[in-house]
Amino acid sequence: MAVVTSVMRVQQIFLTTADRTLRPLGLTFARYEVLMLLSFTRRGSLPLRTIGERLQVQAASVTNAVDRLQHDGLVLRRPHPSDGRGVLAAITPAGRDLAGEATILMNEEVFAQLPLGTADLDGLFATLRVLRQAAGDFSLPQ
Amino acid sequence: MAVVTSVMRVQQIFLTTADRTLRPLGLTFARYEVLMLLSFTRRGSLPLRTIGERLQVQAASVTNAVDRLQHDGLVLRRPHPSDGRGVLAAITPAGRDLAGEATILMNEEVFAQLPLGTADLDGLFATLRVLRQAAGDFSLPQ
DNA sequence: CACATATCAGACCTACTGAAATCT
DNA sequence: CAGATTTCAGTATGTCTGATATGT
Repeated sequence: MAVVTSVMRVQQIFLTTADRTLRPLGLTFARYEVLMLLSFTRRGSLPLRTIGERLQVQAASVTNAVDRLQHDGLVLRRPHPSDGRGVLAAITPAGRDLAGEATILMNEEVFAQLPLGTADLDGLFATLRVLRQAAGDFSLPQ
Repeated sequence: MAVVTSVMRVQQIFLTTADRTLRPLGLTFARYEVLMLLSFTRRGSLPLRTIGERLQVQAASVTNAVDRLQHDGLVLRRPHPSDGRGVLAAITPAGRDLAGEATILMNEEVFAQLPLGTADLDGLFATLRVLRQAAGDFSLPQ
């Protein structure tokens, strides 16, 4: 139980600092994640369904996040080239610029502030990876 | 960055299973935490302000959680004995019963399902503890 | 008077559900 | 027709801010 509540508390800490860091850019952590996910893909676009799978959120939440990103000119919706049901979210140049700015800020204010050495960070990541895999989260990096 | 997103994802997994487990009892994880915090204290009561400190949430969130718990007869509000500004939340017998039921369920469906050995759990807790302390979370068990 | 505690209102974000529309 | 994808509406939760009332 202590482990579960610890994860909850640390997430609270991360989310609070991340949202505070991203607020001046008009982003939330959820939308930052969508932007980063798109910027990492070869084409800069993904079907909404895939975004939901990778970030483990509901389809309705993806619709909402993409709505806001599109409203701010950071992504565009495009028809799926081969599946008439699908919709692609494609990152725009403005989206790439903002994602870059956001990552610089996040590095400075969040990632670089972690009071852990490389070994601890690696160990933490490895242990959390086991939990993610057991829960069917297949969007694991590496 | 991978560590931060991993913590976020694992918290999502925990919160989803915890809320699903607690739903039949009419609880959310946030309210379960308040109930457990009260049940662990000697007197079964704490000032709202202390609850906010321990769980690292805003005063307004505590007011909200206690409102709902009180509506369901799980806690009572009482005047603070020595500080006229303060309000105590006190757990009721019904609250203790429900907290007990909830903990049995949580043990079965959440805590016992963690696919990690004791050593990994201890290591994870210790590492997260460093992060919590650095963020000024002084409600650490032990 | 400055400060602490609690409440309240309003805005915002995300989750979840079920229903509808479109397409395979 | 069954199933997949997306959207939408409605409900619920929790967060944050700022304002307010009360008490130290």
